Amino acid sequence: MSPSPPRATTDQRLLRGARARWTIARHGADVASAEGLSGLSIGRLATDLGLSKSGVATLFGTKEQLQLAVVEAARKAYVDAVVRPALAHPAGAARLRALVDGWFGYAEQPLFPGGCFWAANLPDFDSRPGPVRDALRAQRGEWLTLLADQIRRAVDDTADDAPTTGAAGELDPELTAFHLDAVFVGTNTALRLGDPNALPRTRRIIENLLAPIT
Amino acid sequence: MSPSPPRATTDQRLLRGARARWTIARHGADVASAEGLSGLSIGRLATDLGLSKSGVATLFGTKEQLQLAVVEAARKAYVDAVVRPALAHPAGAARLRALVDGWFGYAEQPLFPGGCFWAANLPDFDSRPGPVRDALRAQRGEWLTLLADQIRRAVDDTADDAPTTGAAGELDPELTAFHLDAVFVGTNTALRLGDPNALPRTRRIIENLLAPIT
DNA sequence: CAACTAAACGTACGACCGTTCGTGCTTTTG
DNA sequence: CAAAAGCACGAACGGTCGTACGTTTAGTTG
Repeated sequence: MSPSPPRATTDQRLLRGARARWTIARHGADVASAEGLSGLSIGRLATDLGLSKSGVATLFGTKEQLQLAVVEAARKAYVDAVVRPALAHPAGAARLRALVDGWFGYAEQPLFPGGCFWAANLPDFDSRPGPVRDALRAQRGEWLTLLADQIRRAVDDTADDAPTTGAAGELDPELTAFHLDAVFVGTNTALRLGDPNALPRTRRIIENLLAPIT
Repeated sequence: MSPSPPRATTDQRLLRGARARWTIARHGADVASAEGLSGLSIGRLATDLGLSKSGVATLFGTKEQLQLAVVEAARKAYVDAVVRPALAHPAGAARLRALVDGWFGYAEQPLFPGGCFWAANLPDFDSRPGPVRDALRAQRGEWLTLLADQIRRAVDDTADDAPTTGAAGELDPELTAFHLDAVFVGTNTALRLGDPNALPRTRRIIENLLAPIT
């Protein structure tokens, strides 16, 4: 009676297609980090990967669907590189610290050659209504929620230790998550522009910002 | 003996050209704030303004020179709207406060329809070496220097009032200017994405950030 | 007045864009 | 084994891009 769960298909045609789509989308994320999602072109991706333009076009159908696939590929890559390792640490201050450290690694040894994918593409699409903007906004929301959850947990833990005197209560989780992310994005821009002080400067800012809960 | 200073020409042909270049570049800044400098097209600007494509092309010669003119037009508009009014206040905390207030006005009642011109275009060009990137980077540097100078002055003034006990000495001017700008840019993104809490949230952050010198 | 300059235009060029169509080829399905 | 499905391709389409050339018109300069 129960409908079979969405099983992983063994159809080698579909597997081949999925593999190709992933390769193309992942490379598209690299390109888009440097030149923007709107600057992406099907022909460019095809020649980069030694494929035919029409082959790439058929796999995605539409440029917008290609862009959506690229956005999703970027998300997966970021989760693998930064988020998943941090989930090994206990929720709260420790996981938050792991996320921050992970982000520094992400910025120092760029996962995408053009730097942060979202710092590059949110400004590109934040004034263009449509599915791509919606997807990017949703991903940003997930990231901010992830940060805010860890901050909230860390604040609660700190309050337990010193119920009445802690300054941690001053930290609004949602506000601090936004604040943290803004500093990250600004750091990415400074790095892109060749500012050698970008990383140590940001370390100081963030240490100060999170001092009440660490 | 002294070479005549660069007099303002009265040649009406040149005046006409300069006027046309300004009109086009200023409109280009509006377009670029929403769709990016790289998305700008000569034909688009021409039809927007009821001109011929070749006319626009001849006035600027090259797309890159058009982009540089647009960047300069954006700068002038921003100086008129935000910087110059603040210069009426005395250097230091007062001028800094005026700059912050001016920026809130700039964000609340957008000078450019796509939001902050630099928040939109620095990420677009920060990975593309060339004159346009250089110009944008230089403008960002001027802005950060302007902020840092006011912070430094405010810190010095505060230190005079309470030579030994002030917490204002903790504020590194350069670092705080970067910090302030990062929050501005993050706020612009949040506004663009329709976050209704963006402005009050940022007001809280900045009040807190500048508390030691106000 | 004649020579010159700059703005503005129409036209045309080659390059690239996204998309569509028709065609092989491999793999799965009935 | 035949039919269907999905990937990959070459070719071609209409459209836009940046740029270049030649011409006309308005304004300046000798």
